[in-house]
Amino acid sequence: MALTIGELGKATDTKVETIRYYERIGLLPKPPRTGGNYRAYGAAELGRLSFIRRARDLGFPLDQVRALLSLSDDRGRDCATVDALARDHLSEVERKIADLTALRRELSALIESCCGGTVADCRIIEALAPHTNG
Amino acid sequence: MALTIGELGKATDTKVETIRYYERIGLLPKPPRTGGNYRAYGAAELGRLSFIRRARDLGFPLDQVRALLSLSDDRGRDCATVDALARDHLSEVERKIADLTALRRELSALIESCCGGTVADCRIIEALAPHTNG
DNA sequence: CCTTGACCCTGTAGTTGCTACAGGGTGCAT
DNA sequence: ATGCACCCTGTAGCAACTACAGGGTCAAGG
Repeated sequence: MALTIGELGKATDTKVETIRYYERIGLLPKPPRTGGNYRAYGAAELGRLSFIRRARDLGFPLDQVRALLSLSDDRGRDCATVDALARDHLSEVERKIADLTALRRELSALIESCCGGTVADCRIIEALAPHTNG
Repeated sequence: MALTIGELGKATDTKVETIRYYERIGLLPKPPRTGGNYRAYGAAELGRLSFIRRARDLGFPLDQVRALLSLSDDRGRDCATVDALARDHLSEVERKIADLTALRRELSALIESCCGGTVADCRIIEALAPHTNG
C-alpha cells in the first residue's frame, strides 16, 4: 500500500500544499520517494496525519499538536501531561468565548442605538469616535 | 499642539511600530515632519487613531475599519451602510462563539474521559487517533 | 564641549497556519 | 506524440502586527 500525496490528501481531507508544509516544518516525516521522485506514503503517515488533523479540528495550535504527537509516541508515560495540555487549551477556548461574548454585547448595543438617519448623527460612528469628528 | 509618535502612541495605547504600520498601509495619513525628520501629529490624527483603535477593540478587521473611516467622513450619507457593516461583524462574532462553544463541549468530554493512567490507555490520545496507534 | 540615554528614523524579517502561484517534470490514455 | 492530471521545488502572499539592525536627534548633566 503506497499513497501519493494527493491520495493522502483526499483520505485526510488535507490540501497537498498543507501536507508539504507539515513536512517542511517537521510535523510529518520525509517519506520515501518513487523512481519519478513522487512521495510514497504508507499507513503510518496516514495515521499520523489523521491525528494531526483531528487535533487541529479541535483547535490545538501546531506546537501543541507537536507535543501531543511526541507524547503519544511515549506510551508508557503518565498521561497527566496530555491532560494538562488539553486543559490549557480548554481554558484558552473559554477565555476566547468570554471575550467574544462581551464583544457581542457591545456590538448589539451599538446596533440597537442606530436609528437610521445620516452618518452625521449615526450613533455607531459617534461611539467609535467620541472625542473627535467635530 | 504637536505630538511625537511616542506621545501619540501613549495617548491611544498603541505601539509606535503599529502607528508606522498604519501609516504604511494608508490607514493614517503621512504627517508633517520636524526639522529632525520626526513625525509631528496634531488633533486630527489623534482622533483618527482613536477611532481606529476603538473599532479594532470591537474586533473589526482593518478593511472594515477603513470602510468605517471613509463613511464617517461622508457625514451627509445614509447611515444604513454603517449599520450593515456592524451587523455583518456581529454575525461573524456570533458564528465564532457558536464554533468555540461546540469546541468547548468536545474538549470537556475529552478531558472528562481521562482517568489518569499512562499514555498507552489515555482516552485523549485515543480520541485523537482512533484508527491507528496499534 | 561631550557624553549618556531616551527617543526617533528606515528597512526588513519574523510570527501562525496555511494558500497560491511560477516554472518545470512524470505517468497514463488516446 | 500529445494532451491532461498529477507531481516536484521554491517563493511570495494573507492578517495584523512585532521585533530587530543599524543608524540619527535631542535634552540634560558634568
